[in-house]
Amino acid sequence: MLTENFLRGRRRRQLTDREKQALEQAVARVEHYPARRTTYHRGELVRHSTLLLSGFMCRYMDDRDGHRQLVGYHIPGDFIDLHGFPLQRLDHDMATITAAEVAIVPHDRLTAITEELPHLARLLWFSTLLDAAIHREWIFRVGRLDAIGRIAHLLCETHARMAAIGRAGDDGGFEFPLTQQDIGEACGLTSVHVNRTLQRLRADHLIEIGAQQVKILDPARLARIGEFSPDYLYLGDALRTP
Amino acid sequence: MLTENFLRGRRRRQLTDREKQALEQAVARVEHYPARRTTYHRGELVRHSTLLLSGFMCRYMDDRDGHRQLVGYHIPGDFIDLHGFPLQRLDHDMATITAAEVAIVPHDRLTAITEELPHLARLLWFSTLLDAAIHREWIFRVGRLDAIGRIAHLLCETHARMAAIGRAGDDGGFEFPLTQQDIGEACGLTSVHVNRTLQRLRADHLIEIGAQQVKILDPARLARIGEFSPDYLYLGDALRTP
DNA sequence: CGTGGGGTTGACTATATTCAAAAGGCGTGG
DNA sequence: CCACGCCTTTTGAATATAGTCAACCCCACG
Repeated sequence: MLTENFLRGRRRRQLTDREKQALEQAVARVEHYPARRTTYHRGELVRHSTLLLSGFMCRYMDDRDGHRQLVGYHIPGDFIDLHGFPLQRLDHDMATITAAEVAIVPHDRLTAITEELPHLARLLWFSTLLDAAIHREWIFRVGRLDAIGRIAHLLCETHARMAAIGRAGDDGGFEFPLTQQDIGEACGLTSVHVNRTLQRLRADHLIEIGAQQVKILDPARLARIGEFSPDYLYLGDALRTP
Repeated sequence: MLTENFLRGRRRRQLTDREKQALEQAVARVEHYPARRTTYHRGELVRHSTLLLSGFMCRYMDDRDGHRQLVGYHIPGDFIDLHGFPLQRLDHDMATITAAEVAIVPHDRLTAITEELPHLARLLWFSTLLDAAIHREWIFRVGRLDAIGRIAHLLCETHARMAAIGRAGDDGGFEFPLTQQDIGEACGLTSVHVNRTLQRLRADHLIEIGAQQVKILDPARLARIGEFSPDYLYLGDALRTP
């Protein structure tokens, strides 16, 4: 089932069998991308959207000097560039972090869905607004938190999203393939400062990090440092405790 | 015409007469809010959305100490909390900056639109994704730019959006009711630092600011400082030069 | 076994914050 | 009409946080 992780774990957002089937049939093909490959360049005309099946991807914008700012981070189940369906062109680039597998959904099939299955259309709309809610939280993160708070927040968010798709262990561990450079690009920090801040988080026994893995040792304290509350992820009740 | 500014100035986003009429009829009533009033608190159930007719509003999130981060700034024509339609609850607060007039659109009428007028529904969807694109740009702004760049970017964006609804003069002047405290809350800076940074912008003959008004004296140079390119606003061709 | 990317460290610098106080502006009520 | 109070803007000095630059280590991989 290609779409098994789409909106998985979200509150009251179940798809009917008919809708699952329609979405499944809207998939034209599956593509594989290698790690660290830019898959979309800003401004290109978009004719299809991609549902991330496996692997990790991000969206980013480069500044004049080529310094990168991540504006989104995606895990399996995310309908990554569904924004391109109403927008036609995107304002940012997209790239893989790890090797990734994506389902390609042509826009004409999405148009058909908006005409024939309005409830499913509203769910697709919902999923794009979930991204918007995450964007707002990222603005808050880089605008109001200091380095340790920003990184704590990113880790809490990622853990909550991974848990929603059943990819976080009971021990607080989950796959996390971002380099310190990537973390810096997501949080508006240099990799040097990320390094020093991670050392503080480790020294305080809040996290273990390394080898593409993170383990959150003290979720409550980490959430407090990152001022993290998972409301904005619109998770199911079982998943909402921080 | 209550909806005259909705999607005004956007590229290829014209509403048909039938759609305009449907939107107009979806308005249940018009409400007036005083300045500096919080009109929505995070987490509340939303049963209607509001189209801003006149005045200026913002969305914000407070941190633990009550320090505020603006995550959005709204001018007339913005369908402010349309996000609440698919989301049902919002993750942030909304407030007026100035006195404001809003059109109230109940959600059941929006549901009807998604069922009867799929093209209009896609335009509504589009308008929420425009917000998302602006969110991404704000992440970039606070994540990658320094103080002078952030403020320059905010002013360029506001000018472009005001121009799209015919509210910017040929001389680069437009209404701008944010205090220096507000600017700081939008840019992740303290009001003290905003003050000093505005003085630099003034001293460099880039802007005039004061009395609820801004005039951009050197648009090209200001855009360069703020690394501003208006692509993400999806404006009509006439409005896209920086 | 060499190469390169990611991680780590140190010294120095730049940018923005904090705290405190004063000056300016505007509306309200006496 | 003026005084008052409050909010906004401005200024200064001291401090904190994060960036810069440069070097080195380590391990995985070819």
